[in-house]
Amino acid sequence: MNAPTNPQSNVTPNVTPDITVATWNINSVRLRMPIVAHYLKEHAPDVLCLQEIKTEEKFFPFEAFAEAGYPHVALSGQKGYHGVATVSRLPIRESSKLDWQANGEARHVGVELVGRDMFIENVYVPAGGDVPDRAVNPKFGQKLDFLGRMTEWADALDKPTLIVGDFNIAPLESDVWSHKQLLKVVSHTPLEVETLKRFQDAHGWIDLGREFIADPQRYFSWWSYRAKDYTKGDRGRRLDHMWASPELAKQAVSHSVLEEARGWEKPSDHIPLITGFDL
Amino acid sequence: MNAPTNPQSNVTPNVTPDITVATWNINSVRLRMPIVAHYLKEHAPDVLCLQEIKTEEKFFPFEAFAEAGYPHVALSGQKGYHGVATVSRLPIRESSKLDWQANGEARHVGVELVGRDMFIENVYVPAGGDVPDRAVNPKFGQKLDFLGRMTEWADALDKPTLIVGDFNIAPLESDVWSHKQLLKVVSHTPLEVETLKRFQDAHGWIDLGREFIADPQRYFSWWSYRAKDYTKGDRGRRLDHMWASPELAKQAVSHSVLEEARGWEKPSDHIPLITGFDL
DNA sequence: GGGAGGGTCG
DNA sequence: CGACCCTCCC
Repeated sequence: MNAPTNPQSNVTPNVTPDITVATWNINSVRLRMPIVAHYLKEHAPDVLCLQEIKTEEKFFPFEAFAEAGYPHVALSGQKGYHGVATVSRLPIRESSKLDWQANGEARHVGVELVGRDMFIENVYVPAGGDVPDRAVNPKFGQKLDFLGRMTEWADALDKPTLIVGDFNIAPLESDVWSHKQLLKVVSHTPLEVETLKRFQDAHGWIDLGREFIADPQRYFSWWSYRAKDYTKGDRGRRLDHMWASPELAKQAVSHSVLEEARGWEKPSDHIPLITGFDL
Repeated sequence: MNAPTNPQSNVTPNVTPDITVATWNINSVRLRMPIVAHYLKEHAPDVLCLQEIKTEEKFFPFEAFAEAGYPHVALSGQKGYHGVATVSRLPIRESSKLDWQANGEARHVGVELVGRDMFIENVYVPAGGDVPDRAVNPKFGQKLDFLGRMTEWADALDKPTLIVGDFNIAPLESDVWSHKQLLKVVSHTPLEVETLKRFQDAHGWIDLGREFIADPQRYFSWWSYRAKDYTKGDRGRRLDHMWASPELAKQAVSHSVLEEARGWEKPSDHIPLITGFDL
């Protein structure tokens, strides 16, 4: 990738990339449509990958996205939980819907950008429950197994790919507000971090966020709803990621994170990230 | 009672009564507090009787009422359903909480206006379910039995009393948008109307609403939530009532119904009624 | 349609 | 805390 114009900053460098791709765990797309429309209007990514849409496909707000200029949609939805959608201003072709848990949950959709040599994989990794021990908490085991299947998939991957979404893991110490206090908290345990590293190494994924906002700079993408004021104590974590194949990563020219979105009206607990590419 | 200045109108005649009393089925007092405060500010009844407060007593918004100038409260609440509250600018003394069904439901509270010879009974009659046949719908039987116990109570009554609230019965043909289409609909069946008439005759209650807005004039107090626009077709019913003892009724000088409240922000499906008295 | 409640999830 | 689900009630 090209060097960012200002490595200390998390705002988009003053470049106009060919293509911009954003990711946002939206925590109910129907409830959040007003702020999504606002985001699209203000930031106009070419492609937006949403997680936790929490709706069946038949209730997805296709019309609102079309009106906002995003007529192209690939989605995997289910009732009430999970669900991912990739919406685009540019033509996309759905390339895969993978069920890495083989349990029917809607946690992935892959698209190809038509006429561009780029695949975009939109994923929502399981949260993993409360206790970081698969013997007492099956959900934690499922999370690790999900990453294991993703790793097998990545190992066989041979196309220029961008994988984005809510990985539900903050791998670096600087990805959390307190490394020490979160070592035994699901999302930042050494076992999760190692498991994610194996996934990364399987394809040589480049962590674009940390290319532009280098460790050990503060970089968070999520703040819990359980604090009345999310800014109080700034107890954030970087759970959302944008990772690219090595060759594609070289074409990334900008990356930014929209922290103000956490303070919008009826916000998601996650904020949007965006990366620009010169293809 | 004194003749209304304009019997065709449902607006308050130009009099300043000694005392005004209002009734409103509020369908959750906590959710509706903003419009209740607005109503109190604009119409300033001395006493307001609320039904369907839908809260336990410990969660009743005493403070908001005190700030609005209504520090005196008598209430009977329960979790989730039913519940009545009488709030007042003037001192009141709780005189009774009657359980006419003997099932523990909070459907009545009676107060005495301190220093005035007037009792105000606030009641929420059971809705009665869907099918107007006690053999197949026990709730319909409970509604009739509730009115039966009220009739026994009224028969023994010997104080100047105003009974107000949601009776869940529209007795007259002009109390519903279509007499014919509602004859078999719970709230307007002949059996309910007869049962309510027996209650009325037991004490000689005067239907103050119909003294001021005489039959067959249109007079509704409720419109279902199940129409997107309640004004479309005007499918209303008069389910809420203010009935006075014969001698007290002679002191009623005004009565009006606030239809605009059905169109307020997050409205109740019922609207408030108000009666003025010269004691 | 729209209150309430309770349960589950994160 | 705030999404979702469901049932109950009007």
